[in-house]
Amino acid sequence: VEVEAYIGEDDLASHARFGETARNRVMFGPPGHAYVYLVYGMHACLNVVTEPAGKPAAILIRAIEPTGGVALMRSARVERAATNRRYTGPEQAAADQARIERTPGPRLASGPGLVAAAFGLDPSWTGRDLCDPDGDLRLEDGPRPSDDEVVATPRIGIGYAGSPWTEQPWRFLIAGHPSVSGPAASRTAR
DNA sequence: GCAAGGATATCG
DNA sequence: GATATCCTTGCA
Repeated sequence: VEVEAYIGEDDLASHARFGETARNRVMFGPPGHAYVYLVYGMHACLNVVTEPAGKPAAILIRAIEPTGGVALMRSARVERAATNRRYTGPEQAAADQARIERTPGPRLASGPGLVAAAFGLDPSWTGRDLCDPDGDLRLEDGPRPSDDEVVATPRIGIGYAGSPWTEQPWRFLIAGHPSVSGPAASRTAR
């Protein structure tokens, strides 16, 4: 329900801006493969490579609507919280678990780090073929939102890129959808 | 409003 | 080999 586009080496917001490196290599390969990287030391982000080999481009999956497996996502969130957080004590772990158990189903993967956490993904998933119908993680056809439901905004967290990249309206989301990222007030705007 | 956390890219 | 930075989250 929410994605961002990162288009080519010229896009100074993209990991491809430094050219091909060990981390971003998969972006330079064929489309339909996963690129999962770590940000801020603890959050994984899932991207899908989108352009033919040689042109590094990908979309970042910023939020998904859970349509099944909600209990699994919840337990994966608890597990990820436990590995990411440095606990001051067991009561901290219990608090995290309680918070996640209170989280409404539609909000379980309502942010890029949360998508990876809910699916149990980490950077080792990089390179997976998301078009393999037998794969553990795969893209499938689904209902397509009508164009008038979709809003475009600038991308999040890329201030370092500078103009014009910070202004490009390359974040796309379903306006007002309960599963998109951000606080409630910002989610209803359109 | 900001700390946590570790990999990464870029310097010395 | 050291360090500033990062496509974030959840707390104070």
